[in-house]
Amino acid sequence: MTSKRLQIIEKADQLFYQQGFENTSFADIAEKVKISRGNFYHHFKSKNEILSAVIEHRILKTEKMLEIWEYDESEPEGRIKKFIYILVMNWSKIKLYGCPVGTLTSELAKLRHPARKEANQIFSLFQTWLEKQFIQLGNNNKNAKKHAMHLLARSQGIATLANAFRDEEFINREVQDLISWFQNLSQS
Amino acid sequence: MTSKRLQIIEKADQLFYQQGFENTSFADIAEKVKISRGNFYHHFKSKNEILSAVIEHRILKTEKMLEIWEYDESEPEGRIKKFIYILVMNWSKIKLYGCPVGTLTSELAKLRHPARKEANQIFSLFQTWLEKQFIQLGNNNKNAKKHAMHLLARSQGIATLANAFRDEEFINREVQDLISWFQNLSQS
DNA sequence: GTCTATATAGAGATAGAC
DNA sequence: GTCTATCTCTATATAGAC
Repeated sequence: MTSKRLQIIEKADQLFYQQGFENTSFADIAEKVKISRGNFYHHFKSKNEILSAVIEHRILKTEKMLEIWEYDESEPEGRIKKFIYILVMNWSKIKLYGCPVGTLTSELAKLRHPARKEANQIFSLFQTWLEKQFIQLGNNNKNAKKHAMHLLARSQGIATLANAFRDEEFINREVQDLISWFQNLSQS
Repeated sequence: MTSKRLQIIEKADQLFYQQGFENTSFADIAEKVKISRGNFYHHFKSKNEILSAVIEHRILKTEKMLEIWEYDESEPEGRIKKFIYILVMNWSKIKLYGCPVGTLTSELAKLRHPARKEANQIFSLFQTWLEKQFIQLGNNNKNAKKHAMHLLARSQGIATLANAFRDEEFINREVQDLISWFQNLSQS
């Protein structure tokens, strides 16, 4: 992978998140990467190919991040809390653009875009990883999946409302509430 | 308001929900309403005017629906449960297109669209209405708002994940969980 | 590998006949 | 009030020179 190709992917990734996939044109990306529109097609055959590359790139970034979380936190408690706190860590971006995973999958679902299944894989990555942590906490497979899905859903909802209302107090309160939920789970 | 104008609004409303605002063209709407593209501009000056009309229409529909809920259910308990159960009632649409409120506000936020504030009003309608119900249940203003926002966020998250995973068992389980949360609230 | 020039399609929007 | 014809702009995509 040449450096130019990676630059295109990273700028496209950012723009798809900030402006939406459909709303982002080659001209937008070209301007950021400082190449001409025509030169694009040397690297990618179509806009959909860029989207696929962006999704693949997000999958790889997510896998790496989850690995680092496992490395940084030796216990599943700390790992799950790290997940919960991304809402607070990424507050400034979330209030402007929502959750990168949720908003992309929603957009691609409406477009009935062929890449929507790839995009859903990012959700599945988080789900599987959280599930694993809940299993390590002593839950059986079924409950672990249930808790993972619940936590994902709560995070998505918080991100959507944080984006609409831009209320920082709300996000902090909901994150605390999630932490309480999680600690009550562990005790029972 | 002529019948044609209302027809345009209702078909546009439906298409914006199913395909997204930006992804829906005049040609798409014209085909559904069975008028020519040119004839549009007799009724609306621009696409943004259609969007504004659609949002206004959604606001009116929502207000009516909330009034009916208040009429049908004499107690706030039943009204809040009615809100929770829309997830189940609208399951077949939600799995395909997500929540009409959340997905529109997310899209308009990314587009930095001038109408995004109007769209957020639909969220506010639900929030204010839920808040009122929680106050009637004996909560103070602050807690009522907190519970209303929490409930909205939970619903949004459930809709987003239902759309991505299309898992009916998940949505039923989460709705039951919301009902339990609500009943525990009332008891305390 | 990068560029300019261009093809092609579709969008929103306008003009004017009926 | 509805139509056809058309304008203009912008998007994706291609061709071919350097």
